[in-house]
Amino acid sequence: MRPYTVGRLMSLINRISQRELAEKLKPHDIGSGGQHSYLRAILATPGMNQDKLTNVVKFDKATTTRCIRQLEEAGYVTRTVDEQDRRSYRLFPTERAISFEPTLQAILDDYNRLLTARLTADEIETLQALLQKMYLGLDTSALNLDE
Amino acid sequence: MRPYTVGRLMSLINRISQRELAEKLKPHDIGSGGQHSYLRAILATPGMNQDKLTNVVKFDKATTTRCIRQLEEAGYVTRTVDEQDRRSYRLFPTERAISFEPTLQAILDDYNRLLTARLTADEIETLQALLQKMYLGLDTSALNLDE
DNA sequence: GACACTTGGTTGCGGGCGCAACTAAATTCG
DNA sequence: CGAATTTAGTTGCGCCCGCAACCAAGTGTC
Repeated sequence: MRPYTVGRLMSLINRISQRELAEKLKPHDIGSGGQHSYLRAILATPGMNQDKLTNVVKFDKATTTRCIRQLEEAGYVTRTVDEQDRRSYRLFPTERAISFEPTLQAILDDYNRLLTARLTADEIETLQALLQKMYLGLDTSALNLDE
Repeated sequence: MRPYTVGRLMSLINRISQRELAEKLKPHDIGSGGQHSYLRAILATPGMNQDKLTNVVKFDKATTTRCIRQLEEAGYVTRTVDEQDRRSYRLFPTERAISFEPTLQAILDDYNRLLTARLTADEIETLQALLQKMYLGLDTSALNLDE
């Protein structure tokens, strides 16, 4: 029973668990990838433009365009041209998004609980701290963790 | 500076780091996804069929078909019909694969080292143990960890 | 031995995502 | 001011991957 490397484990866990999360989000018309990250970010700080948002969620700006479009089509987000800078769009949650927020939070909490079901509270804390450290080592632009 | 959840961290770390691994593998004609997992598995236990392999690497069997085809085209793997069961193919590493193995191992080691660059040896061990626990909690069919 | 059932593998389809090239609005600088 | 540069966002392209439907070879069961 040879243990996997850290990289392999992360990849495995991620791939398998993300699918379960996707299934829980699908009934709410939210796609399987980072879409929920975008929605949460917009709920947390309404009025951002896509560029800011891209930095927050750490995807590509092309991905942002597509995810936002889907969230818009699903009725979660509205885009209004920023009159101060007519290139950019300010993003706001709709009524649907606002009333959906608790459910979304519950789903994500559930997901994290499922993920760490076998760990004690202490272990989760340790794990989180270690992952955070890893993450900081990886992304040199990760100095603002205020999503 | 609000800390991320475990799920979010894993997703972030994975996405960002996998891209770096992909870049290191690309010069060797190995695709960005799980292709290297397949190659390693075939090197470790030559002669498996695709079904077994699928279970080992934990992808979908369709993905297996495609990854193996690419590895075959890149000259790393040969497929021979199993005369005992003419539906299945037995997979073997080529000369190229065998002579590439140390390099592959070095790349993967590098990758893991980069990933955990900020952690002490003890911390890595802890992390690995915790991830392993998570993984076992997730995948009920993960009883044979003998990739 | 013919029929249903299972099993190994392939293909079609669709979603997710990053990179690079592009458009249009803003900014800089002579 | 007008030309060059930067910046917000979009689109085209290609890779990765899972699901479901499919095909062909093997395994029953009668």
